[in-house]
Amino acid sequence: MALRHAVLAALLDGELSGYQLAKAFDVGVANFWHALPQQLYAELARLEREGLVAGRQVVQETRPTKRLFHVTDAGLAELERFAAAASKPSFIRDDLLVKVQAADHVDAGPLIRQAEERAAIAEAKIDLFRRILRKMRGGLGEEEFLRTGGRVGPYLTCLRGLAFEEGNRDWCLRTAAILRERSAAMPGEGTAAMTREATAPAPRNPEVAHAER
Amino acid sequence: MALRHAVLAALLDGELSGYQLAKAFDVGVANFWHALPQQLYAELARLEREGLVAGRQVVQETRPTKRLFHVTDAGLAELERFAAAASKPSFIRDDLLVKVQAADHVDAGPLIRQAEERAAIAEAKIDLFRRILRKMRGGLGEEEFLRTGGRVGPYLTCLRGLAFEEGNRDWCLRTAAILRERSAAMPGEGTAAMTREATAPAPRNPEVAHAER
DNA sequence: CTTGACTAGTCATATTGTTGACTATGAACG
DNA sequence: CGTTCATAGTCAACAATATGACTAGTCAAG
Repeated sequence: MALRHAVLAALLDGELSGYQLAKAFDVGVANFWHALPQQLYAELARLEREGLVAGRQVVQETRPTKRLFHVTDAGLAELERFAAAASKPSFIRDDLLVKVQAADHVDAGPLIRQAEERAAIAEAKIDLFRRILRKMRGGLGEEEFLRTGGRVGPYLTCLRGLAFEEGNRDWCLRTAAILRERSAAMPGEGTAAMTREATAPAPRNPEVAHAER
Repeated sequence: MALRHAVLAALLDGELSGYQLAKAFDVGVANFWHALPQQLYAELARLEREGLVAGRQVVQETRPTKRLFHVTDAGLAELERFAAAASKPSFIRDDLLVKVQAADHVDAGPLIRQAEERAAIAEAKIDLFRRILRKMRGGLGEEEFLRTGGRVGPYLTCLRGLAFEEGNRDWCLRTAAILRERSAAMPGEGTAAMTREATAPAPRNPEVAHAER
């Protein structure tokens, strides 16, 4: 149940419409949570029913009418409660890692391409995050901003996003380089066998074993 | 639908029982995916029905009978297909980040405690990953192992896990230090106001606005 | 003068993931 | 002699996320 809190946290600095929220949560700029528009609209509706956010209609001349939401006192109290409760550990969950885990048994070509693609995406996010950070801290140096600036929360989460994407980029490039080097060194690899075993699933005596470990 | 592929990838180096799988996917050792036992048993059952894995009963004298699963040729083909398909981007999704995003509006005490706790957990995982990596590469140096060793897939994913946890630890410590310093500098902070605005939600003219941005 | 992109939002359904309880057996702790 | 721990697994219910389709208006380019 952290999406609701992520929404509350995102609404803390300034009112946003569902649509604006959706963009913030969708484009990788979501450095602390991710969600699709549908989820956000639904969550905003729930939050409003429970009185944790309130919306006000804004009629626009040129564009469709929108509703800007802000956090109520009850919403702030709920966030406070959430912040004091225990956090569940965070996990990595990544398609590409699953594929690389299987790298010794599948064709390396697509993996190399995907890793490099991913590195480029990470690079773009790194640039974006750096720009955002520069903007947030204004003229100040980072240390100074973190000591004396207002609203450091978003800055800190953006720093985490930056570090994450740097880690991503570095790992992707390293992985691509290694897989490339290896598939050049042993061209018959991939789904096929190396010098030793590979297709034989195991010593496989068909029934009954004991002495596990 | 990546859980099934994560299971297949995990079963590639050696047969495992559902129970063993569950432990591998549960304890942070799951550096490429995470899942609870129930999901894994269910997924194994599905995979077996579809012929992507096959199990064999192993009767043990001292412990309950178990079933060891291995990937079939069809399973390998499915993995191959998966590896060649596009990966969806990976997102950060972390309770603690949500809380830090709200750091300027909630009590910093619990955040500091949680960040330090998290740093300690990350440190433990770092140790674990380093041990696992050392074991995997045997006597070889890292570069040599990655060039010439067998099964580098698990090594690479473990490297990602290591880097992730290092990033986690560093960020948590930095965040804790900064929040600590700030709450020492301005003791009245948290849910309350700083010198400037904070409780006032916005300039808030009650109805109708135009010229957005 | 139509196609496509952007703003703004909704609905229904499917897939995934989480929680909690429950069955068994043997081993070790004290 | 009873409790707890570890292995090995299952079931049902629920919460959270994701997918896909759809409305409706504005603007700009081709």
